[in-house]
Amino acid sequence: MSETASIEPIGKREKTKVANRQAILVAARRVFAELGYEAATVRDIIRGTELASGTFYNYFRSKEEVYEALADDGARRFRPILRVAREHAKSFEDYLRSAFVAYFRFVAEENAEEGRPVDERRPHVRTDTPEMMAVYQEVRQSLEDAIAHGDLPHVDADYLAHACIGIAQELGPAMLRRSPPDIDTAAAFATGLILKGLEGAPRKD
Amino acid sequence: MSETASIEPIGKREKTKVANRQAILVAARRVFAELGYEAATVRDIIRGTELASGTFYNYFRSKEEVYEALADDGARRFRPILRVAREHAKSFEDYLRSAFVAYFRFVAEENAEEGRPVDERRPHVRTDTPEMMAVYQEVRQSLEDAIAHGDLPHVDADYLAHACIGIAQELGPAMLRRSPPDIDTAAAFATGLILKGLEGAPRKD
DNA sequence: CCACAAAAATGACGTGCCGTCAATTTCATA
DNA sequence: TATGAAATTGACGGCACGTCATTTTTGTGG
Repeated sequence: MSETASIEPIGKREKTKVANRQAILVAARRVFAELGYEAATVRDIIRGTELASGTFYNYFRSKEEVYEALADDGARRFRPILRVAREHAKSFEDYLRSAFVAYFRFVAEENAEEGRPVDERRPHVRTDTPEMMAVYQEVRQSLEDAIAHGDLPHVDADYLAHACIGIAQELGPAMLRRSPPDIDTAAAFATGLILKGLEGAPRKD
Repeated sequence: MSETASIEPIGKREKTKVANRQAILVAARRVFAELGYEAATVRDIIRGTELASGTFYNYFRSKEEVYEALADDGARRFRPILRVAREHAKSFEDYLRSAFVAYFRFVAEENAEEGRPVDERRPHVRTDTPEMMAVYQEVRQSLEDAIAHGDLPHVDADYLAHACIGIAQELGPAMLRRSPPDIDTAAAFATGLILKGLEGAPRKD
């Protein structure tokens, strides 16, 4: 009886490698939440595991790289959510609202874990990691499709994608500050802004 | 014949203090632009001045604090621009467009100085400094006034202010990537999005 | 002009983190 | 079990930080 249904026999070698990497990420997430990105040291992170300091550098080149991996992790978990929203949507408006809801819910969940210090000391948001870029590309693709299908007027998809992301990024924290955070209201606000807003946007080309 | 028309006699004491502080800020701006925020060290900064390492700490407590001072500096220079736009505006739409134009122009100018590396290696944007918060407050106040005067439907001013800022922050870099950067188009895009977008936004309360 | 006190500048120093690396342990394979 | 590859270990050199006793500069009163 194999341990997993996977066809990979996976030796102990590989298993500890992914386990170690995961352990570092878990510890890093906690340390960043507790101390903030700036104050956290690689030693703080490695102390939260059973590993020796040198081992850290077998997995990541720097604190920065761990942080990017965490951010990428978030983006990577978010992308399938975005895709499902896209596939299930009955209309473009439906998709847009679902996407915002999914994002805000995601943000709320991310910030709910790891004890109380919900916001403040939140590490800087980086938007230039590979996975983040992929999210941007996906959003942009959706918008271009919508334009091609006539669901949207023919506006600048690049600007629009950035506007969507900007709105999401700023509205997320603003929503979290409310008590209780109201995901649906924030999403409706954003959706309305985008959908109706396009009517006033200048045409591209 | 006094050196300045100021009524302050200002001794040499105070004069070197502001000069030193300024020298540190100037050096810091250059060093951050050259090395990036992370890689830059306090010593790199102080080396760009005629001062000794210990002197740095008479003026700032850390690299972080210098960076905040620089960011604050930017925000502080931007606020009067915003106010002028507000006072000269003939309508709310006019104000909004002027504000976006002013912001994008500001971003373009900021990134044009200090040699070539226009973007990339740009230090993290912090939005939690006092002056940044003041900008947010000012934007929000303008929006609330517009709502009170009936220029805008009665929507959530907090969300709207954040949406404006989010759009500005994301569209700025996106605009810079274009060649040539087109401030007016980007501003028109943002303005249209906000103005028309409000019609679809949910009412607050 | 000088003496003296307050303020500021200096740079050497203790501390702690970083990233490396030779030595060691663990694992896969025959 | 023997053997080599792969991964782990922790000590070490180097560097940046922030402090502080000392020195220099500035303002003031005699």
